[in-house]
Amino acid sequence: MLKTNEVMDVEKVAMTLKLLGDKTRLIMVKLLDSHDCCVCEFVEIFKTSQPSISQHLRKLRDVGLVKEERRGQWIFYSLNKDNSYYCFVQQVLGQLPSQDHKLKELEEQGTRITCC
Amino acid sequence: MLKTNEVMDVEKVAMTLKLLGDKTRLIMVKLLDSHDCCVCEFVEIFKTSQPSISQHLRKLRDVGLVKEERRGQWIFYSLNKDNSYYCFVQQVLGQLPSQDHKLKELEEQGTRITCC
DNA sequence: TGAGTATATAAGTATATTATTATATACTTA
DNA sequence: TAAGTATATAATAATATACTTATATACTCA
Repeated sequence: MLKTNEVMDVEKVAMTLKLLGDKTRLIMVKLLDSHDCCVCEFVEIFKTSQPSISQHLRKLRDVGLVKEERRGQWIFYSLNKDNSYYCFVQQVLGQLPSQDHKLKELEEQGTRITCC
Repeated sequence: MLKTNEVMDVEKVAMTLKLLGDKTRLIMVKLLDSHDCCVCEFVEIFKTSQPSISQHLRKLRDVGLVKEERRGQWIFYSLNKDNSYYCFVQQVLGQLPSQDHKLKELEEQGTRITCC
């Protein structure tokens, strides 16, 4: 894993920023920075279709920013700490306000998944 | 100007990241972080058309990330330090390797503009 | 003032991105 | 094993983006 200040490939940084440059994905990644989440939680949070969420997650997964893990019926996503640009992403996310209130809302609604 | 850790609008952060998520613009902004540059220098550096460069600069200008200043025949661009997201952008750029070698090449070629 | 240089903008085209709809896969549980 | 739930993928349509070509504007200097 690259440490901050080690040499980074500008092209890959641009690609990472482009991925984060979408409101839905940015909030997703920010949420994942503090909690693993499953697909249906994102569907609920973003009030959008399940395929749309899956496609965003796929993009993040394709570049190795997130990883998936099945837990029973659900597939949970988490940040991939082994990714070369994990530290870089952390620095960016660190400047963003927490989005955890969105998860709180799910808990209040009773739609937060806490299996396993 | 927002300090890092003050509340930022996620939507605007996403928009900023999207703008930086283009290799040409990312390098432009990184270069501007250390030196003002004029349009024709960018044209030379990126080996692309002048309108293409102008259009990238316009996008950056439209959100207030950069500002322009005429100096004689040339228009010089610089980072807009008054922008609310200047600090945020600084943090991102700080993690990128310097791109100043591109300006060095111009100097060696004799195509660096140093008017005024 | 006219020619040359620097830059911006408009229009058109090619490509990329995002969301939707339809469908397939995989797991759970009665 | 059948029905229900969760997720992924494929195909398509709508929209956004980036580059090119053509043209307009503004400055400089002979």
